[in-house]
Amino acid sequence: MFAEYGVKGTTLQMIADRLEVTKAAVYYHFHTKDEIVRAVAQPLLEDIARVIRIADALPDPNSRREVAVSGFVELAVRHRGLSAIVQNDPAMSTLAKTHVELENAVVKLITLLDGPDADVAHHIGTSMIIGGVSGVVTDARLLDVPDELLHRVLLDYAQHLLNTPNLLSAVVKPSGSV
Amino acid sequence: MFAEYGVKGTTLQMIADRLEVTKAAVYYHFHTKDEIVRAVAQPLLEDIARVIRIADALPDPNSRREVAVSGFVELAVRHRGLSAIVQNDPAMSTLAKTHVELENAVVKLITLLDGPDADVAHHIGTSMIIGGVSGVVTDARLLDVPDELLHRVLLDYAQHLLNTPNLLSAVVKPSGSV
DNA sequence: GTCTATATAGGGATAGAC
DNA sequence: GTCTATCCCTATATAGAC
Repeated sequence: MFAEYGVKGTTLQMIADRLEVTKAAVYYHFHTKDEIVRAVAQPLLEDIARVIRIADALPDPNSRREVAVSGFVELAVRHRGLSAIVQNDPAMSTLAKTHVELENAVVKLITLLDGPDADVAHHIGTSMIIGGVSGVVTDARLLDVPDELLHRVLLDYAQHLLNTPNLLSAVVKPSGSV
Repeated sequence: MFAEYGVKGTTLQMIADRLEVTKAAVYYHFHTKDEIVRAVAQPLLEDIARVIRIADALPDPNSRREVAVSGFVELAVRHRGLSAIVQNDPAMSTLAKTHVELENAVVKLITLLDGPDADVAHHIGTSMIIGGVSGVVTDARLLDVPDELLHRVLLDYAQHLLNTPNLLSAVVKPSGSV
């Protein structure tokens, strides 16, 4: 429901109705709406933390990046709709301000995706991958595309974008600057 | 403000405060909040319509697709923050249900981006481009990247994604089915 | 064209019975 | 653990004076 209507657009009444209980019943389990948002987002955040842990354990910076990309695609597909919330919903940014661990996890993941010695060109590439993958994974038209197929295609795309740094550098840097 | 806080998260009070007038003054110019949203989105929608018109005038289907992609990148960069609203804000989907011309324009643009004889593979590619471009264009980290640079890099990326249909077909179709 | 004041509805959250 | 009932606040929107 958060993915479909947005966090703000999803009222406790709607949640209660969907569960066929009253608002008060919902409030027995969660004391605030924020708690519900965090509970919903938690599995994704845990997976992000897992990917970061795995990537960080690697000695080679470039391997770290590859693992991060692969891991990101994997968790985006696994959580489908959820990715868009964390990525796009303004309520999530608000939540990130008061919950540092959330903010840190996302920043860390982005840093890994940027790779070592990242310049503006890499930032754009990373942003393209994150936005593209999030977009695909939550596209209503692609709801019935099997996870496994989506995963393979996205991984291929992402790696494809990664493996063309020349393209980026050539465009970003003035000719002659190497 | 819609881009930063979401449509639902932006109250008329916030808008009035920003304009340094009262809520009632805002209501003199716009009778409903929806009207404001539509007024804000209109320049982008007009540009979408323009791109569709230009593309539709071309005889060759593949040229239509190229123009659509190029036009999409162009308008995404020109409107920056706005793209994300139209693309991601749930309030926009709600608005699209009651305003057919909006829905139609978006569907038409997506169809052009898909290209002729589009299969699932093309749909994923289109989705990746739309999501990726929208993501880049609204990335807070990239706010100070000049429009012109962003435009060139994104166009390069998008065309790059378009020109690798073999990659997609190879993954999607079982080997041997050509 | 902008203001003050207010109507009306809905949303988050709590109290207390069962 | 769930309910009814209610509080408080905020949001959209309107009325009517200036």
